[in-house]
Amino acid sequence: VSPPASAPIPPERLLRIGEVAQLTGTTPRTIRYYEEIGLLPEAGDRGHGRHRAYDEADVERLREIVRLKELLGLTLEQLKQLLEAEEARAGLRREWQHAEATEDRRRILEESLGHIDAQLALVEDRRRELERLHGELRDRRHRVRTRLRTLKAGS
Amino acid sequence: VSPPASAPIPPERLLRIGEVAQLTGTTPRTIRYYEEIGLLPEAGDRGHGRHRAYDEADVERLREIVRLKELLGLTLEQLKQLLEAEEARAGLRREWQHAEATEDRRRILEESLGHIDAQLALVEDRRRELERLHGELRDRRHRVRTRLRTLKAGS
DNA sequence: TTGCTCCTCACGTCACGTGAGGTGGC
DNA sequence: TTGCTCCTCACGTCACGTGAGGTGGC
Repeated sequence: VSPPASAPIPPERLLRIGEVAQLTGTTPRTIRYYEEIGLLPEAGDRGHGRHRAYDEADVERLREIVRLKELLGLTLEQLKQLLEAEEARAGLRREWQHAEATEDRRRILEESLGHIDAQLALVEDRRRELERLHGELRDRRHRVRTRLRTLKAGS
Repeated sequence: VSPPASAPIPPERLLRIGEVAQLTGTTPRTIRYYEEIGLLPEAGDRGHGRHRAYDEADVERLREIVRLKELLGLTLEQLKQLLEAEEARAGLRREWQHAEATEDRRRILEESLGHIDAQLALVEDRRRELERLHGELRDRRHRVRTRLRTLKAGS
């Protein structure tokens, strides 16, 4: 059976490691290193010396990793644990989609909630600190501008 | 001549490296390393093996370094250049306080302004990215909460 | 004087950068 | 077939962590 003509499956263009690096603002070396430590899955089943291949989902996953690392300052070990926990919950959710006891499903959802709230707390901490830095810089700019004006008025 | 009794000079309590580390959320090793690469001035003139001594101004300087490093993700080399440029301008400003041509003083002030604006741009970039991450996390939390409610309603 | 913190090497680690020499795929 | 990008070691680097062995100051 072929797929319905009304919904043509997009060609799912495969990307090479250099393209993925550009799209995510990283380098091939970084991507290989993340694979090496198990932060990214092994890209395509390939023999020794064969090229890695990626799709859009891989790019999205890497973008998320880079963002959490840079914005929240997490180590790769923390990132790994975070992603593994998320993966585990997603897996359980798929299994129990329509079948299991609502009690178990509720527990999973509540775990997710706690997890999201923990990340939100980190984000809000950072935001507060950034806000303070921003305020101080604005003050300094104001003082310098005032001195510039008095300088021009006095000349 | 002794200082006036009406304005007693505070004892300017000297701090040891461990205290400074605690106050700034770093470690003694980090502080020694920053001194080693020239990011911090050598703490007190001391012979080989003698203890380093710090004051409140040193603590403030280190706090600023840590903050810029963590919030903006700058390397120590970038921090060093940033602080050196700032130091140079402050030095010139002190020298020319009342004496030099207003043209020169204006140039220094305008350099400061450009510098502050560059830092502000970095801060606002980060803030925008943090805002996006925050929004996405809030959306995910909302979806999980909705599913929790429907779960409870259906049971 | 006894503890504690400090000192200086110096090797280890995390997260990659940077070649060296070689093979894969449009 | 020619380039280009990719491949796998493997050593280098940045920003510290972690002892080892020893001395300083309240």
